[in-house]
Amino acid sequence: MAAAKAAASQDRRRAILDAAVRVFANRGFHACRVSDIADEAGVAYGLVYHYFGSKDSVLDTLFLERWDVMLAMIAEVDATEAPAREKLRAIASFIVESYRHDPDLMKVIIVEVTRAANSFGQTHLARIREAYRRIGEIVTKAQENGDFKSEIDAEFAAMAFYGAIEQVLTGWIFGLLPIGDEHYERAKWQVVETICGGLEVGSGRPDGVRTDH
Amino acid sequence: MAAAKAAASQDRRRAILDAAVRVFANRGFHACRVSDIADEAGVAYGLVYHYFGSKDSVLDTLFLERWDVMLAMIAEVDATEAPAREKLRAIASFIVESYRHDPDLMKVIIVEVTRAANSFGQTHLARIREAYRRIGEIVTKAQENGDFKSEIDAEFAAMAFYGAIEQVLTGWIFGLLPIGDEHYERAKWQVVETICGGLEVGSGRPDGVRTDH
Amino acid sequence: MAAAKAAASQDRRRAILDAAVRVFANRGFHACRVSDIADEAGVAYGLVYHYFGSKDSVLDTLFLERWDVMLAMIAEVDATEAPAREKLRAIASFIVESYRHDPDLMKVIIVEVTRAANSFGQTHLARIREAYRRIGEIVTKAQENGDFKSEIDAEFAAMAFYGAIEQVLTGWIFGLLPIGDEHYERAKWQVVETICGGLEVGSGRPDGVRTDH
Amino acid sequence: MAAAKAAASQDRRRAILDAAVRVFANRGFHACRVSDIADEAGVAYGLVYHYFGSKDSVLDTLFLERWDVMLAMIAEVDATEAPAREKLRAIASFIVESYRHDPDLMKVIIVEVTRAANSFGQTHLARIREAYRRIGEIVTKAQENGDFKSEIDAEFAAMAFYGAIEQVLTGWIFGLLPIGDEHYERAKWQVVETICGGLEVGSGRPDGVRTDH
DNA sequence: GATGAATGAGATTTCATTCAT
DNA sequence: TATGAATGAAATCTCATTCAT
Repeated sequence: MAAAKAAASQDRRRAILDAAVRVFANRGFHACRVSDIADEAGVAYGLVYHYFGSKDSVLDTLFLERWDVMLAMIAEVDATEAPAREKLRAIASFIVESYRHDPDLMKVIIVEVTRAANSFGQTHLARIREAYRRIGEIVTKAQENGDFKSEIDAEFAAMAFYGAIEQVLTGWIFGLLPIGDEHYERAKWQVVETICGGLEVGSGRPDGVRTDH
Repeated sequence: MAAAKAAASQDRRRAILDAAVRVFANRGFHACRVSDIADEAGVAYGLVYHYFGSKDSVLDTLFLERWDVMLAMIAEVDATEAPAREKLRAIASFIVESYRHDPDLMKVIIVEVTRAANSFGQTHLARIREAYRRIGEIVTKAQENGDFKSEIDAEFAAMAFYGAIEQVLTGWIFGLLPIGDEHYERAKWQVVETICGGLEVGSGRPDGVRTDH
Repeated sequence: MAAAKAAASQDRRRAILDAAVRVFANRGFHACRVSDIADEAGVAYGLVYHYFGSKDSVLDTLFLERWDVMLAMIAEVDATEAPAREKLRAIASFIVESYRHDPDLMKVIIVEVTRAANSFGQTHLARIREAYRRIGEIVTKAQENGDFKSEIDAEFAAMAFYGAIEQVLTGWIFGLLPIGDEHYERAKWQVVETICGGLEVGSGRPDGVRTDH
Repeated sequence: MAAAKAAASQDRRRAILDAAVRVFANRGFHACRVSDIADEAGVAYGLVYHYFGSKDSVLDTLFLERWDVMLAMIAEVDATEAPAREKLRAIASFIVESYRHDPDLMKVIIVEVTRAANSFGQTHLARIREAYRRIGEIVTKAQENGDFKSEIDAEFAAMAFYGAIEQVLTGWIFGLLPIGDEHYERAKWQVVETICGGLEVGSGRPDGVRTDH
């Protein structure tokens, strides 16, 4: 009885979160009203406030749910003995799969959180940075064992890697890059090929001459 | 007389735009009010509406002013006979210099426009895409003349390249990457080394075997 | 069995009332929520609606419980043959003792009911007036038997008497007058001395001349 | 021009305050909406927020405007050489005249502020206390020069005096005491006669025996 | 050109009350 | 009796925009 009740309650909560993803993705966080979320979820206005203290809190929840899964995945990948290229491929793959599985959610996270320097991005800065930091560590280890060249700062490499992926997702979101399973698969490979190719020993200008001055 | 008057008028208009950059950067477009812009500019806030039709229009103006300069720069670069690596280096250099020169403006463009899939990003989609398209063309030409390998889609490469730069700027904006002239110079070189390194013929896994399945 | 059950039920009801006194006193009737009462009482907040029809009804109950005790006391006092000064002393004493015994409850009654001209004060006007009327009667009788001078309207005297006491309680509530048993005792005497002193024959300006015109 | 504009602006502000008095008095502060004030004043909703930051601020303004006039009056009265009875008569007279002149305003102050221990009363506690303190000083001086007996604490006397008046006003507000110029005049005299009579040397029980134990 | 008072639609949020279990 | 999830009307407050001067 009580268990069934609690389950039903969680269903409602979940329904609100799922509805929020859709309306945030379709209209944007600022442009949509709490009533839009409620309507989309098929629940009364106040129930959103029953489960979440505020509109902000709904987005916070969505972000943290997903981001924490990603952090766990990165940590797990990093703990293996695989080569850096494999680790980064796993991360790129995870993010692309996340998009394939729920493009609206990833759109919301990218558009409303990770780049929102004055609002949610700031709120979740520590969590966001954690992802970059772990990717940077993968690069550092690869530099230490000689797989990656040391001329590129590891933290820079981490940003470039993550930025490249996020921009590809942005391309899909904006309709600037072709979508579909085939393209998603190809993207996983291309991002690793593009970035790791540039990071690995042996790439770059044969003479190693810097040309920026 | 009349000329002086017109010049004074333009000064006011400019003062409003400059003030808008500061308040948009500091508080975010949504979080600031038109009166904040006016206060920052030291004018009555009706004047904002005299020069610009709306709050949106102020941001539109800021974005277009800068983006068009960048498009012109890319077109100019593309028209030269320099190798792709040099062209991309020039573009990366221009964007980094833009940030060095006016970090607030670049922050506003990145945070409020290029990723705002439901508002300004959508409005200016054609202009934004134009930049990616031109970068993609540089890659295509390099693939045609054998400098870049053809396995990577040119449009994908363009997104990865631009995304890497934008993410580095995001790192500076969020305080996640060290700032300063030295770092800006180094970033220009690193982004080219990282991305072009991966795009150029000869990089990547020697056997060319895809490892994603 | 049934009796024990009924007693437990009454305990719950009582617990809600007692909790309501505390939260009404601490935060004010309007500022507190029904759930605050329930939390304070340690019950689910649907139970408040089981025992009382509404939030208003809880306050109504608290007021009436206490006010009716006071009315009974006044009636009893008035039925005696004691001199007016003694009767009024008994009333003042009762009110002060009520405060000493449960300052929160008296705070609620004074702050939320007796001066609330547009809400509870209006609802309970007849009950409130009854107290003033009875005090007025005590004065009238004293005037008839020559103890009190007739120049002061009895109904006016009743208001002044009650108002003086209520203001002293207000002083304690606001922390404007020193509290403690000693002060409570002293207040009983002082209020009678002050008001009765002015009402009794022989006080006032020797010449009896009114000086207000 | 500018002066006329400023004057018109002040008129609007005044109209809002006057309207607020009427709606606060008729429906109570909590029960009325900001739109009620705006409607009553014949202005747009937002103008209330243009002149006053919040609904609370409107009431604050009303209270302070009037209370500060009273404080100034009390200070002025206290500075004279008149006997205490005359000083207190002046104060009582001022308060009664305030009620005669604008009963709604006095109703609002008494009902919504001076007894609101958890909201406005607390906010304005220092200002409210200042009035009691000054009245207490008048009593103290009278005790020092032998006009008033010293057995009654001056601060107690101040509360009793003010409470008696406020209760009389409450009587008018609730319709419990007869209203009209004649009654107002009579009240001024009666309150002084009642309270001062009890405070003056020579009143009280001939034997001076306390009867409270 | 310049000002800022005035407008009012619309947003978030609160919370008394209901009701199925 | 007892629970607390669910409801939704209603309140405050914001702020882009207009417009008379």
